[in-house]
Order: sequence, then structure tokens, then C-alpha cells
Amino acid sequence: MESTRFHDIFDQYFHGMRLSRALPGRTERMPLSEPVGDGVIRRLVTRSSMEIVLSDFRLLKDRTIQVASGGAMVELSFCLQGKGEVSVSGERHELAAGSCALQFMQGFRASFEYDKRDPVRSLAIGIPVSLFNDFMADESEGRSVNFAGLIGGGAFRKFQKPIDPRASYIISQMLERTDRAPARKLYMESKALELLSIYFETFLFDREQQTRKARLSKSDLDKVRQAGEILLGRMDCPPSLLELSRMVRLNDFKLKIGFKEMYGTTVFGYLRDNRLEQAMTLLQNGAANVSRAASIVGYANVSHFSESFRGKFGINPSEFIRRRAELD
DNA sequence: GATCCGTGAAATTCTTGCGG
DNA sequence: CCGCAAGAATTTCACGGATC
Repeated sequence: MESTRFHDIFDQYFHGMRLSRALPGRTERMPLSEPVGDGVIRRLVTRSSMEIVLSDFRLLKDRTIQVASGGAMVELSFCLQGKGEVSVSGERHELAAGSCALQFMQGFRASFEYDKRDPVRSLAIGIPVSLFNDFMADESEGRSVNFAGLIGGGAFRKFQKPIDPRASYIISQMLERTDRAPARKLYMESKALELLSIYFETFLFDREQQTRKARLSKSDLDKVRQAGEILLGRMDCPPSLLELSRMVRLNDFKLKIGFKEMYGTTVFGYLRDNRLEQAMTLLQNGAANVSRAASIVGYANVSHFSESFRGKFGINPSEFIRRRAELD
């Protein structure tokens, strides 16, 4: 693992935060090339100083990236692909594909560990504290929410959760319009605001979300992650719950608790979400029709597939294809 | 080809009980 | 009181077939 002063790139582009927002309204596109890696990072700063950063790259070496910041900021980030670990002020956090984090930070130090094998795709939306407080300002019902109150005296506070269906649909729309499309900036900003609204609501105003805490050990969580991987690897013929728990040597009770904790859903809920997301990708790039997509991701009959798809994305697969066709 | 509907199977949640 | 597990109750899911 090579440790690097990679700041120049990442401090500015990747985690988007802590840089001067000198050029509102600007769009930047930064390709990554040898020897660092390949891919591209796109960054858009709106007039309201909201920053939207889309990353899609792969590194050629394992890296530990140190980030330090004196400023304060709020960031909502989505890890779409790849995994890694972050430690902030001694606390470790997992970065897992399919998870979303809302983070509040000021004057902190963090290090990110990335693995060269895993491509990284992520979306980060950063907003200045003043804008955040402004968004929260008109909460009339009693307790008001603001940056200082949330973060307390600390340097960092984070809420984490799997990306929910509404959000993943919005993100896919954003990804489609990264380069072309008229009124792109307006479009991106509106979608980013929509995401902020969804997650401020779930993280900051949903009681039970806040009280959930870690209950399993690191090694058990590791087994849960293994189980998740097994499940994804065998989408077309998944093991039963009991088989799965035996495979990773963890009793089914813990497995269920673990899935709730790590992915925020049940074991088969997780499987289903992933099946449907993969199916959506297939439909999106025209790689398959509805029935083909259903069978690829492991649905034996299309009927149930359509029903699940609608349940998750609020739209029938056929309708989804039709609307996509209209876009082009 | 895609969606809607009824039914049995399974997974999840809820409840209770055991041992530390 | 806590962690865990077994069993009951409830909910969700997958399938086949009818229908659009």
C-alpha cells in the first residue's frame, strides 16, 4: 500500500470539500491518467455554492489518501461501486458500494484507503454550512436542526445507510446526463436538491434511524459482508437463509441482524434490491428486454419481476424502457 | 411480449424462554 | 439485564396461468 501526497488531486476533486469555491457555475472535467489511474472526475459548482462531484475511475496502485481540512462543510455522498475504508479522528468506517452517507465536518483529518482492483464510482454533493443552516431554518416544530447542534463540539458526524430506491433512480438519471443534454446544469442541480431533501429527511427527522446502533463485532460483520458477496455471486440461484448462514459460519439470527446493520435491509431484501438494480442497468443500456433482464438477474417468471420492479422504482419495466427511448 | 391475479411456500418479525 | 435461540404469527415472494 503506497501512501501518497495525492492531495492535489483528491483534496480538490474527489471528496470535493474544502476548496475555494471560486468559480460558481463552472463545470470542470478532470481525466485521470497514468500513472495514477484511469477514469474521470467531473465537478460542478452551482451559484449557491453547492458542489456536485461525479467520480468514475480506477487506480493503478493501492493508495492511502490523507485529507485534512480546516473548513466546515456538509456532504452527502453515494458510493456506487468499489469499496474502501475511511478513518476519521481514529474512528473507522466502511465505504461499501450501495451505501450513502451524510457527513458533517469541520477541521478534521481523515484517511481513505483504496484498493487498486476496485473501480470507484461515486457521487458527492457538498454544501456550505450556511446553506445547510438556511435549508433547516424554517423547521417550525420545536427542535431546530442546525450544523452546530448536530456536530456538537466534535470534528465529524456521519449518518450512513444504503441507497434507497428513489435515490438510486435519481442518481441514474444524473449519470445519464453527465455530458450532453440541454439545461444540464439546471437538471443536475435540481436532482441534487432532490437527493438532499430525501436524505435530510431520513437522517435528521426520522427518530428510529438515529437510535440504531452497531450490535455486531467486526469479525461478524465481515461474515455478513461475505454473505452479501455470495448472494450477489449467485443471484440466479441463491442459497436459502440457512444454507447461507452455514456457508459463512454465522447463525441465521446474527446474519439477519447483520444485514440490517450493514445494508439496512433483510437478507433477501438485499438480494432483491441488487437484482432489480442490475436489471435496471440492463434495461437502461438496452442490453435486454424485460423478460430477458428478468431471467438474467434470477427471476424465473417475468410477472413477478415486473411487480417487484414497480415496487422498487415506481414504474413498470416496459414503461421504463419506453421513457428512456423518448429521451434519445 | 408484458401485466394482473390467486395460492402455497418461504422469509421476517414477534414472542417467549433459557442460561450467563 | 443481555445475548441468543426456538417457535408462532405475520408478511412477503415466486410461480403458473389468465388476460391485455
